[in-house]
Amino acid sequence: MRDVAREAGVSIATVSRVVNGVGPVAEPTRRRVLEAIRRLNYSPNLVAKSLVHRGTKNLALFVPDIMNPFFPAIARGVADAVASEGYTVVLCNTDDSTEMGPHFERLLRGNFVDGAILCGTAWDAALLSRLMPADLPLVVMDRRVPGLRADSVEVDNRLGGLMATRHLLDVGCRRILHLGGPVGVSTAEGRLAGYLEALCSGAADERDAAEADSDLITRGPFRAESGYSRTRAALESGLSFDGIFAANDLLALGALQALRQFGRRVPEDVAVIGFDDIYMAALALPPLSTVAQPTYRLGTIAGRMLMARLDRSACPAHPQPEPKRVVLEPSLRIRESTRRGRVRGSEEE
Amino acid sequence: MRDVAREAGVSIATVSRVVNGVGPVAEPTRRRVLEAIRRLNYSPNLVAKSLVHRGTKNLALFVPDIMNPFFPAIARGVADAVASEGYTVVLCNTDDSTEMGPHFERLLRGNFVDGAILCGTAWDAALLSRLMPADLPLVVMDRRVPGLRADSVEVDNRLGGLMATRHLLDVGCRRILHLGGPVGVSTAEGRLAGYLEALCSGAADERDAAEADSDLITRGPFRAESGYSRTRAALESGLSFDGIFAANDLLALGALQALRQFGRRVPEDVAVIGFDDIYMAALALPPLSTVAQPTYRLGTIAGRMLMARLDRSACPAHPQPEPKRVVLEPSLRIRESTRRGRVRGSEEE
DNA sequence: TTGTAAGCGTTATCAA
DNA sequence: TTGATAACGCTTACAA
Repeated sequence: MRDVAREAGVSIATVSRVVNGVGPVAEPTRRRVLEAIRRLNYSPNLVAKSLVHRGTKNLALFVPDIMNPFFPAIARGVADAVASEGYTVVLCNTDDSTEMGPHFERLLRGNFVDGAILCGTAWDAALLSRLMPADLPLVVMDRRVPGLRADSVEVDNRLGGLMATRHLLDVGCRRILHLGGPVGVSTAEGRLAGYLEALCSGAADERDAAEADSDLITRGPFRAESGYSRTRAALESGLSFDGIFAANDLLALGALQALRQFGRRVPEDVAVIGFDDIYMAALALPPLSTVAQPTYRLGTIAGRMLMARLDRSACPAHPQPEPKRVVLEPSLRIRESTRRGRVRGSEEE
Repeated sequence: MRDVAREAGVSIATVSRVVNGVGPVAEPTRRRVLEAIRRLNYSPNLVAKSLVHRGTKNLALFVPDIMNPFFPAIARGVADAVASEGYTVVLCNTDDSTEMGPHFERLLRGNFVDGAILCGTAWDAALLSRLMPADLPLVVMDRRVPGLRADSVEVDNRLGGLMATRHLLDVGCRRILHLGGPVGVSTAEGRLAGYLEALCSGAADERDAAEADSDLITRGPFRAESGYSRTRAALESGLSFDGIFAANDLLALGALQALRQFGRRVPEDVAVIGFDDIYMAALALPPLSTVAQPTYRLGTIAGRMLMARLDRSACPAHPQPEPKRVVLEPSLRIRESTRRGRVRGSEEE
């Protein structure tokens, strides 16, 4: 910048003014400066700038598993929502670890980002407050962090679990294996709750003896291998079941694989439904029924919430309002993995 | 920091010394400072620090399509390779756009990152030099950028294409549809070259009349939908083929879907092979044969190359050595989508 | 319309 | 062993 100033025969203040387009500057000088900038191929050092402004215009999006296409899909929503305000979002994969590594802590504590979106992570409020400055604008998505004062967006997971399980009951399943997510992760718990609710309320009415058997419930990581190995174990142990509700699509995809290896036909012998509606679900064989999350909207809403917080924390007075909480509705996406017998409810795809 | 200094009754210089653990500082003062830091919940502003050190210890990894699990898998390799040197890597999804958006340009030009890895992107050297400072340490992976002086790692794509196509010929295919990647993307071009080479050399020897027909070659984005729609179009147009070599696994997955909809059996009617070996390949039905890339190694090598550049650009004298170029060998991973008739070559899974 | 100078939160050099 | 103080590259009153 000094070089540019010298080259153009002006002061660095003037250079700053033309770079930012603020303040009065005579057209001829502006030209000279612009020309000098071009010649020297100068570009402003934004980290210095952010030191002055206390703001980098960078945001971090933390996801637990970048290999699960659900999260990248959310990232797009976030990026689009914040782009108009000039924010850049960088993706940080925590690999499901509660530590999130010393590396990403650096980004937060070290002021490299102005705010963060925590997505599908299993942190609790206490841990979180150790990891990041208390005043860092935050939004939590696809996850509830009890005791944390922060905005949040998520889908109604209990409702989703209910819809999925009811659907399986509707197509005639009586013993439904549940491939659950990790214990203590709110999305997994919500989906399980919906599953149990469907079975209990179902047992009462016309449906004959749909069973809620604790042998039918397994918990584990949200990964395809886990779905595969848990289904395989169930099959090998001789457990009988005619439906599977997987707590996410990756688990369901793994289940499909195991069922096939054991010669079980889907949906004839076992109907399978997942959760999320990642693009792979439609590509599976048979195409996978699933509870679709409004992925892109989740992202945009989270992005906008963060923008709102950021605006407010920029204000002199800090009348930080109560944390907002928005809950979106999931929707059934019925495909061939459950297409058999009497189906009622929405048909799509 | 000033507050900490006051609280501990020392100068900010002393605080800095204890924070960084450099320079002599009496044990009692050290304690006092540490205590003050704890009480005030202070954490150093790393952007200020990076202003004086000219280095943020952040790296950017640009990927063209975060929804393709191949790239996230690479990210892990990179992150592991650079973690020991204290670097954090942030993921930037360019969505295949040549522009990479004004947002990521900010990261590079604005000194938010010390270096970058460009992965699978379709930029050329001229464009690149417009987008980033000329002296930014760079490594290019899974892609050749002609005219760019930068280290690079990639797999031998021509060889991979050759292996895939030869394998299809070996299992008896005679008319092989090629679902190619985008025109002008070096990986796509390499794989196509291998395909053509296999067909040409094949025609000469014992194989009867394997045909290299330009109708059998299609090009397009590296996406599942593209594989689906191109295969569907081929099927609808009545084109005859008994094998498909897809330039990546996503394309192959889409192809599988289309084949199934048209009642073509895999591998009996059409054998299918992909490229990359993303984890979804093994989960497909039937499990997808593919040309496996050493994904993790690609990542670690790229990471280490960048570390080496960074070390060197820190040196006073800048005897920047010639760019290194490493080419890894792919390997055939044969699964059921091509399992038929006489197979020769490596069998894995 | 332009320049001077004080700061942004650090580190590093030099004296004390 | 510690404390002033000058950078780092930029913005922004305030003066000129």
